[in-house]
Amino acid sequence: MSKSPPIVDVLMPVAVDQAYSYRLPDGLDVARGQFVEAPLGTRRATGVVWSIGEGDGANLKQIASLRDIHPLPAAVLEFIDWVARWTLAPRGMVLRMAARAPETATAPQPRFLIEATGKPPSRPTPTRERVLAALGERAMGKSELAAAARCSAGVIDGLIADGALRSVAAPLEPIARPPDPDHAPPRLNPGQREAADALIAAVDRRAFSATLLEGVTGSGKTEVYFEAVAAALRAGRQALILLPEIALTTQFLDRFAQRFGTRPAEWHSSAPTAMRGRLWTAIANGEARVVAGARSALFLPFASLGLIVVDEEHEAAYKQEDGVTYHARDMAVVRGRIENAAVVLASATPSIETRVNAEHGRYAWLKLASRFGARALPELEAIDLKREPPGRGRWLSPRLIAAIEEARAKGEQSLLFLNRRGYAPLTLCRACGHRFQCPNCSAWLVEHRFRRQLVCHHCGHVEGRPELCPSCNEADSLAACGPGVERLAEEAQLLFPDSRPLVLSSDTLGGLDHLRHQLDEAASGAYDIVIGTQLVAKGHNFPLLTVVGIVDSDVGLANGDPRAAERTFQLLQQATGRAGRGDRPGRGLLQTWQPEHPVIQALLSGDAERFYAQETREREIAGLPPFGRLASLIVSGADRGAAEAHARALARTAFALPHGPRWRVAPLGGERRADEIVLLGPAEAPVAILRGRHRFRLLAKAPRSADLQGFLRALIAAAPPERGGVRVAVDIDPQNFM
DNA sequence: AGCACGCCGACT
DNA sequence: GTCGGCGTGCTC
Repeated sequence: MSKSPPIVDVLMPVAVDQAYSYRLPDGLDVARGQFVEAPLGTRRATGVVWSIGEGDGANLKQIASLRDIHPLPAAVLEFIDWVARWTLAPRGMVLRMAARAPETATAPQPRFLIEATGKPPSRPTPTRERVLAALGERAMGKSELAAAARCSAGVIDGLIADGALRSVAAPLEPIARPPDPDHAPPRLNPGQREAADALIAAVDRRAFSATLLEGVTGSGKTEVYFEAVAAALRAGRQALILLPEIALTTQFLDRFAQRFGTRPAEWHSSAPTAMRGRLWTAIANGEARVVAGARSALFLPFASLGLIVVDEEHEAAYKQEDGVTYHARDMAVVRGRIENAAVVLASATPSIETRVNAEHGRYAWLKLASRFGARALPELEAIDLKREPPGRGRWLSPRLIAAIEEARAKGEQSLLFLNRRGYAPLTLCRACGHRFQCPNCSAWLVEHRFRRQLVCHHCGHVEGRPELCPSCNEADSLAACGPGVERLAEEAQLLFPDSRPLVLSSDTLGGLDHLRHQLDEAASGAYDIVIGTQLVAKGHNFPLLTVVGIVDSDVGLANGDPRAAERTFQLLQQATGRAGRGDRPGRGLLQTWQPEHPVIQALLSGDAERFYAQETREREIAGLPPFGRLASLIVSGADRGAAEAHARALARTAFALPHGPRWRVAPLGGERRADEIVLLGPAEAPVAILRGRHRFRLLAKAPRSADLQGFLRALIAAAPPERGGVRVAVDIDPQNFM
């Protein structure tokens, strides 16, 4: 009895949810997770074997070949399925995130080194002698050698052609050195020891667990979770440390190196593709033991993952907003469950979601009380801008200026924090009132004076700043309204002519390396006034810093964003936490128009519990996360009418939908049951026009018991097809309401 | 996401 | 008469 030929289901990295079936040619053998090349339409594509079955595959196309890529572990396949079901993204697009690095990786190019053959050159010249002398018995790079011998590369090429030198491929450097858990064990205080032991026990259990590790800035969270990393290493398992976007600072990497003797492998989307390919493989075969990376590292093919740390778990940067929208913190917990790994969520200011999970016992909760080295928290004071206003066209109040002056006199640093890039967030004409607006988005253009440009921070649209008003042709009538970090630097320079202000923001020219370098320089005290956007609030230590000025504490308090208060609280807490981390006490000054606001009051009182309790209660009453669940449907289109019409059609469809097994839609008006999904809208999305597309938003608010995804799937299936350039994007757990 | 097919405007 | 714009639909 002959067996039926195998039929292989292959998931392709395209915007399709289903895997495609192919016939397996004789002589090929595949397993789940194997990367294969197969015909797809008119082209060939690399996909991943999702399942293997049997049957008559006569009318199917054939797998073309196997690819020499380490297979995806079963846990990653399961994770991809899970993320796709949760986010409603096509599985193929989720696979794409996991498979792009190895698929596009180029073979690593070995470095070629020059060495002497021992054969003397047939025609010795002074320059040639110099090259041979500089080289000696060693092997070195060509350009390095040319520089050492003060000659051009041509001379070396000549010697190679002559047979006196030869070029040899240097063995590849190991991609990741193994960290040593016993390299430099830390001295922990009793509180840290207790927390570390709890985390070590969680890792050693080799079962899923989730733990909130909460501790104020400087309480030594990192040292504590490093012990969990050490436990994973000792158990022969791997560890993943997720960090918010830009926070892969040299400071963090060096701290890791001090503890473990070597830096962790860094997973970075901007790393060269060959390097990424090698690291991907090293992670898959278990050679790379500890990986630090941004949210995309969550999709790496760990061979044996024992620990996931999500550092600064409250950070908004963990939410991916375009393409597959997912929250890396929540997906980290899912991955941990699949891998039977311990998950540690670390933060000084945890998200409400995580705190409630800890309060309800879904997560374990470790609190680090004292600030490391018994340093005091900074002394906080509010500056009421109604009573102590800055000068006309200025943004720093007299009390803040005096504090900076005082710090400078003592050779200490000040940090001015303002979450606005550029020079001014709005430019208008004093003569006719014309305001510069982005042609593609409903947003003001932000002036960047150093670059002499007006920039849209939503779509990247750039235009030159004109001399005349484009609307009324008046000269010298354009006025910059409001401050950005560049403008603060200008003011600081005016106030303190002999100072060295440094502006740090994510659009600083020169890229990530330059930014890291500037952060390091700032930390070493090379600048006496540091002016920055939120990236300076993220986990960088400034030992000489004693004064932190929050230029506008009110940003984000006044709008309709349900998370605004929480985010502002976290940001201000973190920014003021930068002060006084050395052996000097710090001082935090909060400029505000509403000193009586609960967020400001909670900050000043140092009573975070009070803030959390109040905010949690408000969420519970409103049925907002984590007490209920949210999803938004963004309907966008170049044609405003078409987009709005489709959004309305979606709403009508939803209300006409018969209820599903685990969900029902609340009818418009009338009685509302506690287990019903409430659909709001459509309304213009907070950013009504983005990249030239009009946007409308529907918001679905569901009780925890309801199957929100099931409802959304049914809705999209029943809705009229998307045509006329109209698109619907689903965002589960939206974070951004602006 | 690619890529082809299709149906409408301005050009060698 | 064709080149090419991008809207629509399909990929085992």
